[in-house]
Amino acid sequence: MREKQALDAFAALSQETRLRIVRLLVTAGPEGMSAGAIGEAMDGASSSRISFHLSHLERAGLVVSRRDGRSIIYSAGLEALSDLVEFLMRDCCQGHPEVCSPAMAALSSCCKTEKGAPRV
Amino acid sequence: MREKQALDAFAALSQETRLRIVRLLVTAGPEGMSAGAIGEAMDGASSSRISFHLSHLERAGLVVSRRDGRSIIYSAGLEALSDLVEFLMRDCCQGHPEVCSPAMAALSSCCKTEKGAPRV
DNA sequence: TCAACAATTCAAGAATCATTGAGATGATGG
DNA sequence: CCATCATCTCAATGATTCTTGAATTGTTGA
Repeated sequence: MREKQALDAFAALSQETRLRIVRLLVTAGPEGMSAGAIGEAMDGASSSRISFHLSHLERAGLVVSRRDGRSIIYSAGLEALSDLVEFLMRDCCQGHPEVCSPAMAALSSCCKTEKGAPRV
Repeated sequence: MREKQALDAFAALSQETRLRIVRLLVTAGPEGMSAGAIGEAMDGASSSRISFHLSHLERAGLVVSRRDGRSIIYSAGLEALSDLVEFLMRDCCQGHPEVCSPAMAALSSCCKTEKGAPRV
């Protein structure tokens, strides 16, 4: 991941509404949610406000969209999120064990296959 | 890691100069670098400009400082970086294999805990 | 076709952030 | 004590970002 992409992703995630949207869409899974439903979940934020934040997130690749009838459905851009994690661990922190080991240990309980080894 | 901390960390890392400072300090290791040396490395940025960004980073925990004579020495806040990686993988992405597995796979080559030094 | 709906786009204003330059603070050596 | 060095703090300015409300685009069902 290039530095510019990482900067865009960090900027996108540094805004409370946008971070909440990403977390909501990760929860929603591949089916995603319509812009209207997302706005509803964000304390009934105005449509233009939600649209502003969604386009910001989409520019950074953190969400992806598709049209379904009148609605536009957004879902989490898992690849960009994965790229960002990788950037943080490898490019930014150079794989320092102090950074990566605790994170990987914390994840071993929620991101693994049957046998306990992280699936690769 | 609470959401507020994560927002602060994302905001801190979303600025080019600050991201470059963090990467520089990760490279510098535990000895760290003086504010002056950091400014020198940032295309000779002014002292007040560097001070502004360093204090922003320190507020987010991404760098830590200590005084050494006339100089103030900054080094990377690895714990905050680790917390941020963990937040991204667990709280934000809920340990989704699509996010975590590629990142962990990419890291398996550079984040060993035993004999070899971490390879980058 | 047309009314209604879902979402986007646009312009204006408020709020926040980054840079600059001047001045203040704190440490050191003579 | 004083001159100097390293850094920080402050106020002003310019730049960017966020929110709001109105107007616009695109889609559907009657």
